Amino acid sequence: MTTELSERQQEIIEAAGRLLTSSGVGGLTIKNLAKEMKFSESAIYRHFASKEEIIIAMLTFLADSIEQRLAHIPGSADPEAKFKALFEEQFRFFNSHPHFVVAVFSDGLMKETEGINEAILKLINVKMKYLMPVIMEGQQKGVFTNAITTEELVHIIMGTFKLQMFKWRTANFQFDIQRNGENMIHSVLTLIKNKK
Amino acid sequence: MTTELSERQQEIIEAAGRLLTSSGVGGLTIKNLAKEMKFSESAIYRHFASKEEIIIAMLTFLADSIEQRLAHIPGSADPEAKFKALFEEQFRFFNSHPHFVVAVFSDGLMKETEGINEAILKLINVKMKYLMPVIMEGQQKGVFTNAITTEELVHIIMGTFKLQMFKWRTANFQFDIQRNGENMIHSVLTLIKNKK
DNA sequence: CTTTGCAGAGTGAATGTTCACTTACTTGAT
DNA sequence: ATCAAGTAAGTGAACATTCACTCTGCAAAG
Repeated sequence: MTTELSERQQEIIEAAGRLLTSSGVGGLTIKNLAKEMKFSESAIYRHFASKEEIIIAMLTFLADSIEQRLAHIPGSADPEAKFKALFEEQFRFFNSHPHFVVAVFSDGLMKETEGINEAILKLINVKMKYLMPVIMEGQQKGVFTNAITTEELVHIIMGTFKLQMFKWRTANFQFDIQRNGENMIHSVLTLIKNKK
Repeated sequence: MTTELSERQQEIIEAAGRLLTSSGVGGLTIKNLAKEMKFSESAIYRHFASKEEIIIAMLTFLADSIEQRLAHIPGSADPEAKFKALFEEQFRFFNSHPHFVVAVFSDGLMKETEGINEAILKLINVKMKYLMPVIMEGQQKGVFTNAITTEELVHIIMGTFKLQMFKWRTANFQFDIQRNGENMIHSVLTLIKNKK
């Protein structure tokens, strides 16, 4: 359900992303959004019915972008290579769209409404959809450990990733997330790989 | 710096915790706090100078409580036992004070001020202060893996813990955190322990 | 080719609500 | 009589949203 977005709508959700980066959740107001767009507050409502719709559009756009990128990771490679590619792709994405990191945590983005929670859930599921089978395949082929379940492995990996993003964000995006991410991938792999 | 809190002040920060649980960051308003206390809004200000002070008091109280509990984990036991005790204690604490889980994420609790950030930092450091040496000792004694650095191990462990808490909270505290926590501890230990 | 009319995209001013916080007053216990 | 702890009734600021309106480009009708 990739809802079509007009040019202006795209500009607005990009501006919203920039605001999130520069001034956090509290900075994402219609007033600031209008200022960022260099037009009046009321003009926003020519393009979106409500602030909620803007946030949902942003989250949906984010999910679609990530999905699109993850979708064409070759299915032929071995699990370890796929694992690496999966996370490298994500670190690359957030490196070029740092504002969306705030949305990843997206806790208290707004008074949590039905629609927003749904959009967040979709976002999490996109990641799961691609990570889960890679881990399972790796376990079946004996390259990843079978000492704990797939779910437990995924939990640990996702937690590690989320914390990495959290640190990057609270450090105001000052360090190189692709380099640090590379290290994270390496240490996680070291931990979950079966010893030869 | 365990600032003395009056009885009323304690009641207020507990009410604040309850509000956080039931209605999230956005629900923590002076109006709601007053209603929860069966008070007028202005009465709050007899006990705290500002909302910021309430939040700081809450975070400080939280840090102190955790510190107190973690402090008397026997230093004699082996690293694995200490690791277990450390997390069991935390799961036990949050099980009896579920409202404070929200504060663990403590992101966007309020327009981030100097004092609040400081209190959050202190909270993170309490955990670090007790976890770090346990991991290091375990590595030195060869019971935990040396394949990756202490920092990387701690990162993975903390990320896993945080995500566990996040899941508990978004599940509205419906599942048994002590039981699930036990499983989490077990699978993390399985992963980080050296094979015999 | 000009006129008519309409739609898309903008405006400033105002709406009602909620927020943290203040002021002036009251009460009951020591 | 003092004073800690309460109250009612406000304040101004910020918020999302709505209102009546203007401007501009375009397409059909005369």
